Amino acid sequence: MIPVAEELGKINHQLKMKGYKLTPQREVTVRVLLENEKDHLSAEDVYMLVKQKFPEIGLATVYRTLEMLTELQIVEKVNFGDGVARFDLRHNDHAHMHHHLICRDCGAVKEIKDDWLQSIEERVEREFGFVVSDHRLDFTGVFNTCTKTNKSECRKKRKAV
Amino acid sequence: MIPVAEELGKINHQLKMKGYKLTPQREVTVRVLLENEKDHLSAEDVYMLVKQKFPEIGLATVYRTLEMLTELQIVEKVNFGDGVARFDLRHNDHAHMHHHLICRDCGAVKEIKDDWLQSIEERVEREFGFVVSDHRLDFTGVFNTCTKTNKSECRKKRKAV
DNA sequence: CCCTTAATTAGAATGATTCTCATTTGATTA
DNA sequence: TAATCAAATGAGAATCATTCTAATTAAGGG
Repeated sequence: MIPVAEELGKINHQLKMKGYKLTPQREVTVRVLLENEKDHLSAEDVYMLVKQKFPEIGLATVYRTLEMLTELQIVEKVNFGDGVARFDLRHNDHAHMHHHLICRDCGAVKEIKDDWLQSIEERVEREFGFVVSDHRLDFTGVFNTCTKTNKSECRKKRKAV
Repeated sequence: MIPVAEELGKINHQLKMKGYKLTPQREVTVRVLLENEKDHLSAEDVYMLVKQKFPEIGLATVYRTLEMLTELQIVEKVNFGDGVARFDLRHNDHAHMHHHLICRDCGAVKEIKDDWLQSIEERVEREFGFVVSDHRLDFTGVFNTCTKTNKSECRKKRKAV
């Protein structure tokens, strides 16, 4: 949707502001994230995709890059309780405004871009003296249309965490 | 608040229904959870507390017990993104109705018992054909009163997951 | 009291993530 | 351009929570 080059320029600028460099490894990593905005990629997913474009890269570098991007709020680290962290680019215009529907049967994760929590956040601030900077809202349940083999969005189930 | 013996009886009954036995190890584990309802204990926390009452118990047993209790919906497994799963007893009357305020500065976690999401869940069902069986709502931000040394609720910060 | 099955224990194994350290890169200054 | 120095990288070791394994034990039904 948004031209990759333009996004890259913005991100490059953000890194520079904080004294980081946009090295080739980092650029490839960001590109992969830009090209896979729909998915919630794990670090390992990102690593494998990055490796196709930049075979010499090390796993640790990918982790370090994702960590840095998380710190700079360029990506968001989410955790669906399956033992792996997942990373999503965080567009300013959508920041703070997406929730998840997680299907108990097939594991599909649907993302909803909408902010339903404005009024609740105001209430939290009023009643608890808590200034909200971010939130997370996930629903677990079942899709009416779930076929239990919903391969399209399905991800293998794991036990951990 | 609620007599421990009574709660234990209820839980014992729930286990029996599903063909599980309330072994001494399991009973001690449940007792620890009952006596520490305020905290969000990690498996390791539970293990250390249980060990005081039942020193021969093994870590794996605690993990298995917590897993079983989670399956039976007697406890809820939550994850604050610090790399460890935490476990809370789930009272029927409060089930489905607590959210968290997580302080970015001191790490304190405040629990809110209230259900603010009723209307949102109805909307999800209507608009997305998704039947909600559980939800999770956490806010990250800062307490106005945060002293950054809020030891009372503070938990050591970790990096992972 | 025996038998079958579930439950337990200790320790090994796993898997994601982080750390270490030797090496490389890149910008900056001489 | 060469020298310099901090930041960044790569490979693999280390860590840590969690799960698995195999051998042992306990408990309820006949």
